[in-house]
Amino acid sequence: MTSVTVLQGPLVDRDAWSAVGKCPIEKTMAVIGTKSAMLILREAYYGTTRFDDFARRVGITKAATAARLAELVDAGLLTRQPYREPGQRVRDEYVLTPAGAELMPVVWSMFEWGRRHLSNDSRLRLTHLECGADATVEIRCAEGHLVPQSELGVELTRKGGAAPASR
Amino acid sequence: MTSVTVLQGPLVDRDAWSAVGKCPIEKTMAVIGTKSAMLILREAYYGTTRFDDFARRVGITKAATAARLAELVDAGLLTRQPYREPGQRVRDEYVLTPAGAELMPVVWSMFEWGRRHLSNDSRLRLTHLECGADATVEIRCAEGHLVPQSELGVELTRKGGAAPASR
DNA sequence: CAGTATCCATAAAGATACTG
DNA sequence: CAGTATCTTTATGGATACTG
Repeated sequence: MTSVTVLQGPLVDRDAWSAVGKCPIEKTMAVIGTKSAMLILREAYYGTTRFDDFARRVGITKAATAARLAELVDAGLLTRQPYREPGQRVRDEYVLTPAGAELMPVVWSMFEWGRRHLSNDSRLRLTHLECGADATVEIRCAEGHLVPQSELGVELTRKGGAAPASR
Repeated sequence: MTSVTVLQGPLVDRDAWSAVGKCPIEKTMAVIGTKSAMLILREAYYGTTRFDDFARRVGITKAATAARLAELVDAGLLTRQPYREPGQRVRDEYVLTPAGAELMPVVWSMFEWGRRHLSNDSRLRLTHLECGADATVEIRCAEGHLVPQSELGVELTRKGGAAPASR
């Protein structure tokens, strides 16, 4: 049987989200939830910083590039840094902020999943440059255990013992 | 030997993607790149399996729910499993396949990032149910090292010593 | 090189009503 | 409960032309 049921216990009062407001996943998707935003982020991880390079390598129009870059700057994932090529006017390049860099696990876990499930070629590898070993995105707890899906829980703690008020 | 294009710091022969075809990230985004698809996946991780529950908890219309569920089933992330409530006709419920469960790092790393950067409340925690410790999504190599962004490389190996043909 | 401005096509999703 | 059927709005993004 190929089906898997996850989260037997992780419970969570599912209708408590309304009290929490939009969940973090939803908020994150509002920032990087478009194809072009994700690919621009990928490019930034590859070291791309210039407008035209983003447009060409991602394969989108300049209009889309401008829109997406502006949103990512607004969201604090990229910042504009002035630079000047000799003989040229001052321009901006787009460099990752720490917050932007912290999204790497999102993009690389997509990379890994896509490579494993959607690609027939396995010529691409993530590696740890220091030791040369393969790198992977994984879920691990503070005790150092690798956490399989079935053992992953989500807790919704109520602030300082306030009344639950759940219906 | 298998020739390799590494991203130093991050970097790759950026125009080598054309030889590879669409990158795995792009392909993955084609499957789960919409807001509703991602949230439906989140719901599946919480244990939701029924049509109406998906629609209500994700907060989207039934039309969107039907479209997204069908796509996720097509893509092999969910399967339909017949079930029957006493006195009712047979219906299908949507359960995660192993491939669907393997996307957890994508969703949970969004969760973590959103909670850290976009939420003011920190009432939500990922935990390892077996030991109770906090769980996080991280990038680690086969040697067990935690891999910071600066030490993460992507290799593009060419198949079996064929001519590189790189321009 | 780094954009802006228009116009147009498609995709995603809400609202609402109806069905077995 | 589990959908289908319309209709409409908004988001996304392509094509193309123009600008400093």
